Amino acid sequence: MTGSTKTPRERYRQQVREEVKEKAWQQIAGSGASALSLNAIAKQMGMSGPALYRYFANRDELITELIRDAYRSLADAFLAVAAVPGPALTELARVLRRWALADPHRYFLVYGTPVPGYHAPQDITGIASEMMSVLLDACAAAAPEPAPGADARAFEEHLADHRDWAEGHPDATPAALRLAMTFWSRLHGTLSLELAGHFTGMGLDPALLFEAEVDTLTAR
Amino acid sequence: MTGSTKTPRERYRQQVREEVKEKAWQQIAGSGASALSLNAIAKQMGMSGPALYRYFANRDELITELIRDAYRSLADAFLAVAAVPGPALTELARVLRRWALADPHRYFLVYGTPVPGYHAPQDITGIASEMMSVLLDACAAAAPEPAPGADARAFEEHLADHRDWAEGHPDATPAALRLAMTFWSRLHGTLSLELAGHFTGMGLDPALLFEAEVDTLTAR
DNA sequence: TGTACATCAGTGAACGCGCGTTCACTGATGTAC
DNA sequence: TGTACATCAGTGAACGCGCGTTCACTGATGTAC
Repeated sequence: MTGSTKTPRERYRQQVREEVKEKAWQQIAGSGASALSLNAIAKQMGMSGPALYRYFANRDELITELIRDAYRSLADAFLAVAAVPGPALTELARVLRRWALADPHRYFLVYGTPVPGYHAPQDITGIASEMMSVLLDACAAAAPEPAPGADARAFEEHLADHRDWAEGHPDATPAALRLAMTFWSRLHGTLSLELAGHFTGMGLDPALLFEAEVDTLTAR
Repeated sequence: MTGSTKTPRERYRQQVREEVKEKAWQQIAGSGASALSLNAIAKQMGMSGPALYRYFANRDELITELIRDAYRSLADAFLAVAAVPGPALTELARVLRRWALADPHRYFLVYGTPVPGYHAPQDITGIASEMMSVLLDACAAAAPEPAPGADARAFEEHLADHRDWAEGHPDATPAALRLAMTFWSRLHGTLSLELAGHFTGMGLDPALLFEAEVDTLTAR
């Protein structure tokens, strides 16, 4: 916090940028990310459309910023869990679910239908690997046994040879690598079905499915 | 096939409708479902925009039709599996993955980010429960054991009391109900992450993760 | 087989709309002497 | 403390665009006698 003395103008700029993003999220909540309109945001803020170009180069830059913030908020929540000692895997699962339910549109911006032609800038994939790193630590600490099934074992062997994504974790066992991927994949399975509304009308509680899945991941 | 003698005009109408949908899919593949434009489709077919209103009441009706066709194609693939005797669960998994990979945009139209404000007409949810019914039969045939973990067991008990979605299957055991939900949720977890590109750049083969998950579901 | 009429596919003009983005500008805020 | 200048937020007009949708119409195809 030393070199970050902000002039009033810089402070103001940042304030307006935040307000723009806030209105952008509201708009996404109402009509989806693809309908996001700079002009509509400006009008909602009582400004003229072109004024926003003082704060964002164009529409794409705004969307990228929203995606970056979304990743960042989840990564920060994960890092906060990692900062506390003790068994972390269950806690990571809860944090993930809480984050997803807190703002489904934010969830879908990150894990939903990809925007055709959009490629996330590299710093965003960096944030994603921060999360993976936290998850891998928790999986390694859980010291999982090798999987029983033949195909599951084959996957572990595959992971032992393909660990690019686990760069900072050369000591993670194949079983730990598999646990991380399974954790990620299973929990996103229940969450994406739940948030997309595929359980509504079925008369069951998605929270219990989620807990059950966490159970199978952390058991033993 | 008795009363369905088609006049040439009816045949032609249906042909054009099919071509419109075909171009619609191409357009979705290129720029996403929300960018789907009747005018652009018409132009691509060498027709004027208003001409399409002979075939679809409006844009929404076209999209609904696409979604219905998507559901129908998956349900038909499931029913084809059910028509063959023998253990079906692994085969259903393979069919699901093949269907998803065959056209990722079709997958996302059904299981991706929901369109805000859009509600599927009732006949579509009917198709969805056709699939669930096939899945439940396969799960019942697998005769799964009750789950080991406490939360997993709690979920089974919950399902025993909340079986609205399993209406036609009053004899399905709680373990079978749980297997169906787990199957559905886990496989969609790997598929949605894979198709959204979250595994690209990680250097692992999503097919092996999928097989491993199928393994854990059908084992024992 | 031929004529009269009804049906229906497709056109082109038009409406109103909102979009992203540029540009030249006004007026307020901050900076330098 | 006061003046001269530079910076920068925001405006309003304008550009070109494509959208969904309606409407009155032409011309081809099918139907009835």
